[in-house]
Amino acid sequence: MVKKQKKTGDYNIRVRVWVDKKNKPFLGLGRVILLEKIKKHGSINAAAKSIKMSYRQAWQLVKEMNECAKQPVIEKTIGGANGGGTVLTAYGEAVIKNFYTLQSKIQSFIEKDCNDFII
Amino acid sequence: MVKKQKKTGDYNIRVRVWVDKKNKPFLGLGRVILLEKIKKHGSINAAAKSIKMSYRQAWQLVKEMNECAKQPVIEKTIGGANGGGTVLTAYGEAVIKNFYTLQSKIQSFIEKDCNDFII
DNA sequence: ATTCATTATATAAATAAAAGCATAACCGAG
DNA sequence: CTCGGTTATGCTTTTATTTATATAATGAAT
Repeated sequence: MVKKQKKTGDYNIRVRVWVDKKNKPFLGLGRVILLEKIKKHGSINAAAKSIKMSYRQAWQLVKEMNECAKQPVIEKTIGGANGGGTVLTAYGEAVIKNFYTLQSKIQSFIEKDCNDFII
Repeated sequence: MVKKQKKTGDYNIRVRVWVDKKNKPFLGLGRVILLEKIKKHGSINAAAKSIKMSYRQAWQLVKEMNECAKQPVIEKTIGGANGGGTVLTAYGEAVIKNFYTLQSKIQSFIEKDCNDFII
């Protein structure tokens, strides 16, 4: 959940990034990983299990994400052959990519320009 | 405890910074504020009350900080005229300053170079 | 010597957060 | 039309975190 940064002497800088929409949490590393697992497993249920998260929490997180996003990040179907499932939308895919880009940018900056934290 | 960042469309980027020593948390915004309150009030007790934190937690935090720091960030005295107290060292003062400098640097970078988070 | 407000610390209580459970609706396949 | 596995959601239980309480030690001032 938390990325390590370049060492500065004996210390190392750690940073955590979120994207909010109107003060409501939209994206964080945990949520992004959940989206990735949904893509991989095809259901909220299986995704939650794969990261030892309760289904309820996973379901609430995707609900919040969908509420914040301009377009749905996932699409769900209830019932049917395998009971239903959830797939990541192309928009959701873009969201993941952009989040990682943002995070990498910040991390790179810290590694490059914040190694003068000597105390 | 959490700093707001420049808006990028309807979204805003939020970041939280910590400094660790050998994977142990050393500094975060909460701890820095606690140090500032200790400086202001002259005791862990009064500092904790001023930010509605339990004395126990405040005491543990300064203990951890002192354990991580190369030099003590505070100096305590037990007993005496007013029962004792705690003062911030010059080193602790430098620690506060450096933390804020680090945080500002990261925030400025985000405001300047991360406003392309459009999704 | 007594007092007083502090540090120091263990233990208990209270709060908050997460997980678990139960139940209903859904719908393609057999 | 029943079955299976999923989403959806309220309610309960458990777990984790934080705070509160209690007690001891300290030492300058009275």
